[in-house]
Amino acid sequence: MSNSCSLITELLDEKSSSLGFMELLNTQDVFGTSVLQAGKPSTEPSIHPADQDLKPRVRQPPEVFNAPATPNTSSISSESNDHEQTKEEEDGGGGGGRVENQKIKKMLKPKKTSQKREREPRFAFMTKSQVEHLEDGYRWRKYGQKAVKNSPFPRSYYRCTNSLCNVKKRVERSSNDPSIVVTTYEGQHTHPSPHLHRPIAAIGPPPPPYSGFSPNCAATLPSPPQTAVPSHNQQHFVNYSVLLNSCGYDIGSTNTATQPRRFCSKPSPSPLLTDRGLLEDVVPRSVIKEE
DNA sequence: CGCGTTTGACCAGCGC
DNA sequence: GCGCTGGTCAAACGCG
Repeated sequence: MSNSCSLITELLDEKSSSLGFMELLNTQDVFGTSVLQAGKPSTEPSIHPADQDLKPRVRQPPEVFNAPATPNTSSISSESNDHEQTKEEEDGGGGGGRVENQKIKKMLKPKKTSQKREREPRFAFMTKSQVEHLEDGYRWRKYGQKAVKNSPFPRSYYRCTNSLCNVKKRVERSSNDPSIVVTTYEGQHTHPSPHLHRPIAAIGPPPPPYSGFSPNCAATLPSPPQTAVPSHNQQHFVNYSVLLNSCGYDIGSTNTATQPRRFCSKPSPSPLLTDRGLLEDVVPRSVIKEE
């Protein structure tokens, strides 16, 4: 329904701006969505209120936010470039007695407080959706929730369920516009999307590269650029999300990966979805037939 | 039983 | 130094 999502992301490090992502932006331009320029000062007034939660913590310059294009398809993104040196290093073998273990470790091995906690590149998306946790093809496990200052809505913290993947994401609603969900991804997946192991990936022609991104897909990409994950896979899923989205279904929930999915009972009359081929491209035919 | 969520506590960084 | 806030941990709990 109100799921007009959009993505805008930017790469703060202009030099490292990956083509794919920039192309994404360009693609958006194609369908009327203004492309936000990277590097805009975060003081941009048009930034959605939700950014307030993102902005304040601008500890490092790299964090920049874009102004939303439209109220409906606004999105932002941010990124901090440096690679994080998380506490992962305390591999030691975290067995039981974690609390004590941690304390002991901290005492014995004080954190490198000297160096600021560096983070993975972050990408924020503002999505107009009724569901907070947008399906993006990966499985997430919620590991925390915090009340957000100046916002009645809590912020949820998710982590990729893949133990080898350190991608995280935060999900929160805009305090001013509850219909807008701000999703911030941090890090990059080091594995393919679980969904893509399903037959779905084998259906339809191979998806085009980023450059050939389907217009009606580019507007919704609740996932940051992938490095290890084949981009076409991501796109594939994006299509999927868009379709569901356009069909008027929630495009995801916390457990969408494990919960039964719903599909359009009938091919949506939506102009964006008249292309049945595209639908088949991302939705298993068997599923479609079922309906 | 395995997996995911909830929730309170804890910690680190930042601003005053 | 202190308080605030964001971020994370992990035990408890719920669900299929």
